[in-house]
Amino acid sequence: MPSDSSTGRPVGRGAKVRTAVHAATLAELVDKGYAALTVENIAQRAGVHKTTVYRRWKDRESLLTDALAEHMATDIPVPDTGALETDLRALARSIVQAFNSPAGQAILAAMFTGAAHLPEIAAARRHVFDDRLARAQPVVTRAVERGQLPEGTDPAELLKTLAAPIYLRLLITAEPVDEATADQTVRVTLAAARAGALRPVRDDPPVGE
Amino acid sequence: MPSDSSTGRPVGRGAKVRTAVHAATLAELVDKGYAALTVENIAQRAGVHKTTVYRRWKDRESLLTDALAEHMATDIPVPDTGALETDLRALARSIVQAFNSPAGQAILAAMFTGAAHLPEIAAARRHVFDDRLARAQPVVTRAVERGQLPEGTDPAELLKTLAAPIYLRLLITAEPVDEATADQTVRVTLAAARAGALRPVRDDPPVGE
Amino acid sequence: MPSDSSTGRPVGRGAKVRTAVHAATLAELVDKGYAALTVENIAQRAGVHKTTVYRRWKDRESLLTDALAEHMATDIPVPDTGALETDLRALARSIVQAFNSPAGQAILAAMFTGAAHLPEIAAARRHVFDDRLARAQPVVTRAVERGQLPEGTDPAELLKTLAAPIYLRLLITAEPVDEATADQTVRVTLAAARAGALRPVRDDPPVGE
Amino acid sequence: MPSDSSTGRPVGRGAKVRTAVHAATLAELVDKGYAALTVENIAQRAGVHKTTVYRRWKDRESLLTDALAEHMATDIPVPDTGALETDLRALARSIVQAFNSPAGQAILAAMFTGAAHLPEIAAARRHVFDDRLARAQPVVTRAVERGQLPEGTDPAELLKTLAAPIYLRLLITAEPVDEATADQTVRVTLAAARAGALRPVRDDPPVGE
DNA sequence: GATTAACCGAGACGGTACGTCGCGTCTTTTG
DNA sequence: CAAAAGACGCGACGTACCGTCTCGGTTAATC
Repeated sequence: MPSDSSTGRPVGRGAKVRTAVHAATLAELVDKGYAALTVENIAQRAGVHKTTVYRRWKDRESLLTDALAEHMATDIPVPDTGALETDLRALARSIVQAFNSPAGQAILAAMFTGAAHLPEIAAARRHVFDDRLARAQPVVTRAVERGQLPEGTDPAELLKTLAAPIYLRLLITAEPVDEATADQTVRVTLAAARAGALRPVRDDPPVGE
Repeated sequence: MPSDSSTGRPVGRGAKVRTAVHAATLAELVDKGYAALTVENIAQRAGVHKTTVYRRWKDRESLLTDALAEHMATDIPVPDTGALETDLRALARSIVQAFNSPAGQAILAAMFTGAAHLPEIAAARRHVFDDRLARAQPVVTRAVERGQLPEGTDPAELLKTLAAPIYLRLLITAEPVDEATADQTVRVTLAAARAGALRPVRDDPPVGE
Repeated sequence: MPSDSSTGRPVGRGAKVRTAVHAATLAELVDKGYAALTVENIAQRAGVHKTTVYRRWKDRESLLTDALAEHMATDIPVPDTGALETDLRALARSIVQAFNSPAGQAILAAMFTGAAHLPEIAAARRHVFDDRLARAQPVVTRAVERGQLPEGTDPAELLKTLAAPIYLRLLITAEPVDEATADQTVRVTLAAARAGALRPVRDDPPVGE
Repeated sequence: MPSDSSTGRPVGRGAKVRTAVHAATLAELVDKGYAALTVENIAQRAGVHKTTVYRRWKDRESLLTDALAEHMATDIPVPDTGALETDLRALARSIVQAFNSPAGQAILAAMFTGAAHLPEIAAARRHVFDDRLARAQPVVTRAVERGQLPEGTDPAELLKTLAAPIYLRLLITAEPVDEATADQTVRVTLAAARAGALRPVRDDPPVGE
């Protein structure tokens, strides 16, 4: 007796189709890249007819957005090791790992380059990023409470400082990123934070002091 | 005696077409965005026939790549104020300014999102970035020589640390960037550099030396 | 249960399109001539989109071939009046009539001049001619049986002799052809046949035997 | 139409170009066929630039027409053996021979099918045919004078009757034509002529009586 | 257990843009 | 001055993929 866990009503095969098409979408994305993404190909790969896809998704873009959103919805646990440095290392490495698999590469390419021009993709991108940012903030606030960071350190600012160099390499310089990259950005971030450079900007706090 | 360095022969009109089409390409990009970029529209805007465009550029992509490359080839002077902090501020602000005009926005979108999947665009992106990086390195090396930064500070690493948060905001969080953003990233970078966090990573260099 | 003999499945609309495009093709041919035959125009005239035409026919040429073949497939009844002369007259006149309407002129031009360089058109041309030839042969064989023609008269040869002067005028001298022309070629053919000139060529059959 | 062998003035290389292009045109016609006839190809084959061709000929069509006309201008001698039958045989065979070489085939195709839709080609075709017809008429008139043919036999009619079956085979049935074909059409024509079937049509001269 | 409504497979279609080919014109440079 | 060289406007070609639209035929929940 097929049934959908959420609505419970007359679903049945609907969920199966949805899953299959999502999977096929990501698979095609990984295999052939964003540019060669075709509704017809996706449908065929999912063992489904093109019209069926259009019955459920308005657009190729909607489909892609949906598939990526579903994929990104996996929870990444926020570390809590007690020590700021190891927490940050864990965070930085989780970013690196997320994009180091072939699939991760393809998704990166799709979300940040290929389909980036789509408003929904942009929104999803921002949303995912903001969400992770919000969930990781305790790592910083705990450290402040522990006295490991200066009072007033801005958690969001710190976490962006942490993540920024990794994304720079992923999206622009196309250098390989690995754990050493992650560790290096931790060093920088920690140094800056400890020096109080990540407190909200006040009017000209003299730096060399 | 007009002469074209590439083809060598009968220029004059050829160069004019090239310029007009480049301008039209960027104009269309700014007006309508990457997704709505059409060879026919570009040609029409340039007062030129479609086939003429195809005579000079293999592809819509080639054309775009070429136009963007040409556009990015403008030399941005490397500051040399004598003080590291003001130099870095100038550098950071130049990035911010480059992408804060409507045109800059469009070009950013094209280079980093819309057309990012094209190998040539990716290459151009890397090339432009690397080039600026290389030309800005003296800012850092001079500072090291002046004793304003620790011996062994890695110029490229420092400059990436400087640029990364700006690009993060431009490409991912879509926060507005302004001069305050630029100044903030300077603060962070300086703090990290002064703390020695931007020297090449060695295996745990013993402190007492 | 509508069904198409060729594709077999979901016809109805398909057949309508096919008919409309065929008609439009011939109409354009008649109106503007072979040289000005455009797929886009044909499609528009048929109330159909260009791509739809290309979905069913590989080529402009395939379309034309097909349309002409369909058009020529109309059965022309073979006369059987009992008298050879009237039979031949009917045959000759049917050729004349077939090409004396404006439409006939256009089709003639297309089949024998404009599109004649296409192998399929050539084949169709031959096929149509051969077919008519074959179906008309009884006219001759009956006459032989009746004793109205010498034993051994070659039907194909006779019919070609009948048709040839008409086609010569249609295709080369561009003289007008009318019923008088038809009647004249009948006279010639009959005279030759009765004189035994349309028996297979043997090596000099001695007369007195 | 800058200069002509008739005006004789500042010709020089002009004539050479004209010849070379004519030759190249026919060569291309023979090699690749009418459909693949390109001004650029012809020019290249003639060792001449495209614009030079257009300087001398208005059109691709003009060029082709001109080249064919020049080619067809070769005088074919009208036979005069004293006997009608041998004269006709010679005439018929000369037609067969003219189109039995590969070059003849190509020219046939161009004049009668490929380019037949061009008014000038059509005119040239008619002209050439009429010209030959006119020049061959003495063969018939002499025979009438000699009493070898009935008084009043129409020379043009007779000669068309002679030629028609050959052209039918060349242009429609695509049967091979050879000397036997020529001889056969002579037999038919002679038989008809001797039976008086090639006198101008009067009102119903009873045939078989 | 039959009915019926939702969904799916199949495939043609209108439509937009692509990139290509050949024509005939024009301008500039060379001999 | 004519020819070489080559870009250009132009019109049509044939292709790819988009998203839409019937049609039948299943399938599964409801009466």
